Amino acid sequence: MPELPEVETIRQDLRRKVLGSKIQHVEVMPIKTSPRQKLDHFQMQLAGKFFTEVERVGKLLIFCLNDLDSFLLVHLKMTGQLIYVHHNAIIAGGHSFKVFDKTLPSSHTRAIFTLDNGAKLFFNDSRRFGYLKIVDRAQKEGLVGKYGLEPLQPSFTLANFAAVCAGKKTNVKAILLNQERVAGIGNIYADEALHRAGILPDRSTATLSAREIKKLFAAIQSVIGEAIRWRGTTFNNYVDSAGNTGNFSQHLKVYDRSGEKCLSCKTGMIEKTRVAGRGTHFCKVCQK
DNA sequence: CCTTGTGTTCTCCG
DNA sequence: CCGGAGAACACAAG
Repeated sequence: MPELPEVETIRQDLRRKVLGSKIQHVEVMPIKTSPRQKLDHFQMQLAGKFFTEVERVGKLLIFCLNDLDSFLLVHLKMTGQLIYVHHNAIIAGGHSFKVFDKTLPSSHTRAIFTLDNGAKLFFNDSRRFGYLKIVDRAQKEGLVGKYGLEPLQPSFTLANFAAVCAGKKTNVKAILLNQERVAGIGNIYADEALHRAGILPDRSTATLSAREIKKLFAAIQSVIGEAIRWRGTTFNNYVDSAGNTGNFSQHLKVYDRSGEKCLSCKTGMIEKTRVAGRGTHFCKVCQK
């Protein structure tokens, strides 16, 4: 489940790999719901263009192209992967590549980008929730404008975060998950940030003290910063653009640890409930 | 039935 | 009756 730290890891890695590369051609695996004509149009719009920048807003990747008015959006949703394979990884004789123990393309490969340096970029997505989409500049800017505070940008200040929380009666976890308030937080980092901040996920945001808002703000910054340093969390599906798993999984304190002893207070038991429509993990001893 | 990210729809309240 | 907020639902597929 790629969230901000995972998508940012992919962005930083891919940026170094694809910048300046030309897209020779794109192969899209046909699916029932997408007519051939649409796929052909998608392929034609990309062929011959260069990657000029790789941006991210929230969990959305944006590949900028050299015509300055088309942008390739990639959303990985739950199970999407973007894997870059250098031309020398090709398996003799053909179109298959080896990435660690896996052969690409796999049954989950949805699209293959062939670059002019012989490298390939594979978009895999077992559940097919993710998407690739080409938009123009106006559409891109409209979309970006909908996102809330970016935890990695200078605009992510305590004052701005407090303003985003101000007067909201809904539970605090819903605020964290709402991309229009804070961009990029998903279920894993919402639970982890709330645990670090000592706040129960179902607390009404309006009841949070200034001190709690400050703790939550700091918790979001620290958990996201650390997760990026550890190159993300692999829960079941996530790998980076080289096919490596993330290393933050071993640092998770609450997510997917229900029934286990809390690693912070060493007395509480991690419980699991449903908050904001999502599976929610917390420690009643650490969080109030 | 479950899982999560996101877009849509519904309901409530002032 | 309108608008906004928030909750609930729908959908993707394994």
